[in-house]
Amino acid sequence: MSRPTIADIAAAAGVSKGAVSFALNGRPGVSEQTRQRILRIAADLDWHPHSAARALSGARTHAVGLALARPARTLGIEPFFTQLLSGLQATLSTHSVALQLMIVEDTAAEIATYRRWAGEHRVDGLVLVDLQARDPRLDAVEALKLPAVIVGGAGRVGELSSVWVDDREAMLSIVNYLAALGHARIAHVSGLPDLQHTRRRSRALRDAASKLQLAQADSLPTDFSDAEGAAATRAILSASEPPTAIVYDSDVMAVAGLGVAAEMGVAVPRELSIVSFDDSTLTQVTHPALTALTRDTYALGERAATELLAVIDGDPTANHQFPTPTLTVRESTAPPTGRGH
Amino acid sequence: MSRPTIADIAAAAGVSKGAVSFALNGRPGVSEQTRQRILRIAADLDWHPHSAARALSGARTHAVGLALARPARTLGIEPFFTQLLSGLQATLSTHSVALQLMIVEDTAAEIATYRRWAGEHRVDGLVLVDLQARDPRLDAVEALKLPAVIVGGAGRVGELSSVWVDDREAMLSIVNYLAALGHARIAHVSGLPDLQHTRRRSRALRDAASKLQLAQADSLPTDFSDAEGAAATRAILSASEPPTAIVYDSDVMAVAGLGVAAEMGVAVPRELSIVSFDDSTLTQVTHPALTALTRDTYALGERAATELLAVIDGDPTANHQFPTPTLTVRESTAPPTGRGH
DNA sequence: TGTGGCCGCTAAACCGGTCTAGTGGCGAGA
DNA sequence: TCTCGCCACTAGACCGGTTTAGCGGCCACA
Repeated sequence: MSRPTIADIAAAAGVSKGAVSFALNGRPGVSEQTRQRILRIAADLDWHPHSAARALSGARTHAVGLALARPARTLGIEPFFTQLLSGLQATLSTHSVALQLMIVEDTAAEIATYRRWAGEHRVDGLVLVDLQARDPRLDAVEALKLPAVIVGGAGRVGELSSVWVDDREAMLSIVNYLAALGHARIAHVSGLPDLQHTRRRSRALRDAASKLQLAQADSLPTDFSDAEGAAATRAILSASEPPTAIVYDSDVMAVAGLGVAAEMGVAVPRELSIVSFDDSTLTQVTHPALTALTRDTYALGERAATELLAVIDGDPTANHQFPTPTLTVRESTAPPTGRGH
Repeated sequence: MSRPTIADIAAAAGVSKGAVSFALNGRPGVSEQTRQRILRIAADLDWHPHSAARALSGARTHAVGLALARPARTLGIEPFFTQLLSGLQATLSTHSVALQLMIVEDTAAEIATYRRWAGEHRVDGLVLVDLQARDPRLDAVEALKLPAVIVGGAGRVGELSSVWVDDREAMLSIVNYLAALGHARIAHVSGLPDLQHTRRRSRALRDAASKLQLAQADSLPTDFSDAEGAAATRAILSASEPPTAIVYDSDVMAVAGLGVAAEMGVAVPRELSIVSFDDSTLTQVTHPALTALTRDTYALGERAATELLAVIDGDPTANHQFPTPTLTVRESTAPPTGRGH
């Protein structure tokens, strides 16, 4: 037979379909002896439950969805998503839950995707990333009544669960370190200005600047691309009194910035210190290697998956903070000596 | 009502379920007038087909699967997968086909995943990447009778479709260019030795070397990681008579190699030319920017998806060659001048 | 001896679609 | 007028599971 069904198993075992279902799902209703016999037969026939049939009766699809609203280009070399994906996978697959992936152009398309997934009963839950300042997805997802977990979004975010890191503390740790080295003019090449974590980081920098009485502490928003990262760096280094340190919101932009410094003859770290807000092999491969904030994105993915599965199982939503990333000091930071010295 | 079904539509329209099904699927069996009325009502009720119900009757799941047998770490910053994913997505989503993603540890786990997907009827087809020399997945997938498309695997590969680029021609174009510049000692830092394309590239280099009578043309296999790429570069540059050009199988390794050259005081491109077999923003961000083979991985993904959908629709399998990548010359290649000169 | 409860199981409804066999009505051709 | 064919549609089986109502048998207890 091409594909065994529980009816085949029932026939082989001389019992009813119902008994087979009970046995295979570990529910009461059959004797231990019968259960073992049924399990043996199922294994012999190489039976697997038909996911559609199961989903049609029970409410569960055993799949969760992740939609990314980023054009393909900017997804590029960011290791964040692959790391996050791997972490999500690792946990989901141990629970036999599949991951549906969708890459869309913008937030509107992302919401449309969620609508369709909900309407078609394709997923049991959602993973949301790149939380925006007033994120329209939150209301949309809540309206769909789909369990969801927000990755990276901090604090109170409606009735959805979240797993996040403290971007403010992270930025403060960078600024404090740079200030301790003697830097008083610090620039910040940030990501998309609408993202919640971009705002938090920029605000933290401003706050630290006034507290530490830094002479300069500006944030320049970009679209996270290497091109804009490079352009921002050129603008910054062309100023009459350029900063002695630059903090980049992503490692790709930090590497691009390092390239611009080389191109403009600015020595790193002697004349300019560079810090990346994100870490990956990328930062270790350059010369000099970049000082960067190290966080465990893989573990973040695992945690997010665990949280999502819990919410799907009916657990109350939770707001889970992840350890603040720590600064890994490499070769791109040093006390400022300046060209003028 | 919580979720409209075709029975609700049928009741509202005063027709039978069958008529509704015909109307919604654009099949004959209802008058144009009735069809329009039914479509109106379906739209009003915000009806979406229940994917599980549809999959249970019809044979189609409207989902395809992609399993990656790579540990999370090596997935890292390779832009290849995100680009490929984006391309696959773009085409799949226009056909309302979902993509199931699975990241597993090794080939055995990958095959097990395919078995499970097939058994559970979770996917209509598969995308296979990283074709190996004698790939056990081919037999396994053929045995499962699942439509599949092989990405990157060349030539005759059993009864499965494939979409591939000519790695041999690509390597030859690099070697010819380097030889034309005057390089006679070329090293090749390659990827995993079991991968089919690694072998093709290494063989092409050997063939070109004997044809062009190069003094040196060795391939050093690595695991694609930046660490092994850096280590291989150190070994190569430490030789008594080091090569004047190095070809790297991935951009990550090329960047790592560039870092090692800087660390060892070897000037690029004056003393050493560097070519990357793969291109991405990464190669443009370094200083000097890297000469690299440019291929359109996104388009490759689109093509693979198109091919897979065709095979799922019953089209005969096809072997589709993609344009050979072209060399984008940047700042990392120049005629050899050598330290000894 | 009656009865109440539990165990182990069966039969059948059900989920929401697809698809096939069949049916009534109508027009055309003999 | 009869028959044939076609059109538009209906009724209901079906996909492969889950789940519920119910049933016979056995044991415990009064």
